[in-house]
Amino acid sequence: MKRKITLKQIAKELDVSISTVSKALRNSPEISDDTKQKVQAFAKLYNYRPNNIALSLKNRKTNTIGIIIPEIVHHFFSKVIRGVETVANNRGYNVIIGLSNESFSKEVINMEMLANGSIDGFILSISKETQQLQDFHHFNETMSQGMPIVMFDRVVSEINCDKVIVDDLNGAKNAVEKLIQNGCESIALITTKDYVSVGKLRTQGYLEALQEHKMVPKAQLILKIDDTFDFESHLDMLENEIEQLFTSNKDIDGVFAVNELYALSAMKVARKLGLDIPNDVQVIGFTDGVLSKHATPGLTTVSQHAEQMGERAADLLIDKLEKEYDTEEESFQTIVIATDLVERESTK
Amino acid sequence: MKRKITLKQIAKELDVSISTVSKALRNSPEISDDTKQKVQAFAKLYNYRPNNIALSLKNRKTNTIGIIIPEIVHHFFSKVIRGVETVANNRGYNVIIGLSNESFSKEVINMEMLANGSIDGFILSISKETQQLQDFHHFNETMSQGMPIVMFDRVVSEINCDKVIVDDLNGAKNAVEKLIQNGCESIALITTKDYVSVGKLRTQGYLEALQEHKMVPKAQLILKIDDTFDFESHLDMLENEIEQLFTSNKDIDGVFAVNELYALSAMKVARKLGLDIPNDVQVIGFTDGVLSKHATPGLTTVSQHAEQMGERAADLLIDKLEKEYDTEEESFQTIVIATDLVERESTK
DNA sequence: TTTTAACACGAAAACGTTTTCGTGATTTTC
DNA sequence: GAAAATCACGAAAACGTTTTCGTGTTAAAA
Repeated sequence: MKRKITLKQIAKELDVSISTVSKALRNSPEISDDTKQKVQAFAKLYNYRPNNIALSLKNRKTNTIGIIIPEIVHHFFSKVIRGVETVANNRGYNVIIGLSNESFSKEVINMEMLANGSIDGFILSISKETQQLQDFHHFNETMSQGMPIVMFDRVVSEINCDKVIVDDLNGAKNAVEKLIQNGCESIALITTKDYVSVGKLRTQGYLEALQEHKMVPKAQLILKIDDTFDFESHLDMLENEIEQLFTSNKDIDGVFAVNELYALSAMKVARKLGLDIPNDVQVIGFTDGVLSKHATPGLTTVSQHAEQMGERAADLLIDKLEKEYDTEEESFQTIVIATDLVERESTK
Repeated sequence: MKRKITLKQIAKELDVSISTVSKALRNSPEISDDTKQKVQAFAKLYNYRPNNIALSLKNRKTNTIGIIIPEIVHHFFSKVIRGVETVANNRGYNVIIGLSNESFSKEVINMEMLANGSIDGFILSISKETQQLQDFHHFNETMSQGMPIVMFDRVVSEINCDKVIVDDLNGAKNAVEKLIQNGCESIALITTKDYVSVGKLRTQGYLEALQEHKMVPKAQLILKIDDTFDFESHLDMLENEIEQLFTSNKDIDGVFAVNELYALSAMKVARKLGLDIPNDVQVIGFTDGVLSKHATPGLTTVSQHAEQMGERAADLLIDKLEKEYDTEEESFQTIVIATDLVERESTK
């Protein structure tokens, strides 16, 4: 169990100074060819690699970016990570992850841990609890220490930083318009409580689509789910709520749901009530995840291009990290990723 | 944009030495109460936190563990990461991820990058390509440098290290026995080519179950899929193969598939051929992912307890990292995680 | 009053790099 | 043959910590 070899050891072994070894390995013209060859051969033999930590300390740059997300067992977030990872690795960066588990305090603690030198910048999506509490001091503190932040998907207007967001409003609007064009006249919306920014925007898209087609939104067609519950383990509660929606509104012929799970549950409930999809009810969801694709019937859904979001976020962050100090005035941009409607069998 | 404050700056500001500041903050008895209070108050005011990189360099310990997995957009691996993350954070470690994308060279490069000081040890699952190539030198090299490795799920017997594996054989066996008990007499197997270690073991479990019940395995009932294709984007090819299996074996009344996707595809094809699930054909899959739960009918499946695997792996690694040097002789253990059969509507 | 002990603090090394600057030896130039 | 230039290398600082070992000052013991 030999330790990794260091410059010092090579220097000692070859009876030269540490500086000489370092320079020889970096092919400095200061060093004679003789010495270079000797050193390089030795280094290769012992498989020398510079110690990253020492480099980070010296350069005050870790070449690592930190991702903070609310949850990793989630198709959307995994895809974003993958996008970040691709770009980061191509540009010579590592990725370190922290999970907030939708908790404010875990988000804060995780950020504090990573901010103490471990990383050069953050890519993050805000936890639900943070969105509720509206406490954003940790973001401001991090940024005031010169550590850039890029937010994605769940962003917050109070913080001035680079952002990558989905065009939730238009994504939802297009989906609902599709239902209208397909002949739906009584379109239900299954969404979340308003503090979830994306839920709010998608709700707004639903309303705008109706208005533009002179349709009057009815309150009893809008179901706002309290998603602080973990519905993965309480599916029945979710389904009960949806069943109530259907039974008290027999005329529903279209459903727009703000995520996959709600959409799938709606399909399940509809089938249970003897309704055929898509002939009696057409359904569109949000997020083109694995559930939509493999559902039966396949779920028509709004694709967010999660991987692309990760890529853009990573590029944004690394650009900022590597930008020279020439322009001192900070400028932040918000990238809006357009959505696509992926049509499957749950619509006509 | 002020930089993070350092000991040196505090020392200068308070006109004491760096050593004094350091000791004061760690409550050393060497320092007078007066000075301690002064220093601690100042540090708190400026929100001082020790620089992790400097600590890592000094202690030759990063308190970070590296995970290398083939793919992150995958329910099983995400769950493992979550398990690792939970334990790691509780025990004061960070988690850094690398994706091999099922590629040998990316696995090697990723490991080399992280091994140069960034992390204290690895938790990994081997890429398919590595399994095919049977080239494991990078694992040996890493370990010979004193960096411990814990492998999970896709392990390899040639390497001596801690391992956490699923009891694939018995998981599969139990599943097939369930089908037999439920009255199935012609049970098909949908599996992968043999170089995927877990596929091989699950196939073996299938065979053993049949043998123990005096049933003769028939070659034409076993479908070995070449999973170097990305079936997420070529679902139709997969479904064609399965359809052939059904049409040339009209008597199939049970299907055991070694993953969720194969199982779902089998259900889809069966339904298309007019077969009722579970009355005409019963289906069991492997991996209790999101697909099984939300499929219609719900898929009976073998649960691997991915999160628990991650937790055990993390504990194993950190135990090794923190073990005193007392017992010099290395000892490695293999933890076998038992599976559960989660019964849903795809079986009687 | 002298010796010893306790106290409170600082200097310096170490972790592994890179880089600036200096310097002795050789070579070139006039 | 003296001055200048080139060459090849080493010493040391710096990044931010922690920790060991001194050391000067004061208080207690003789």
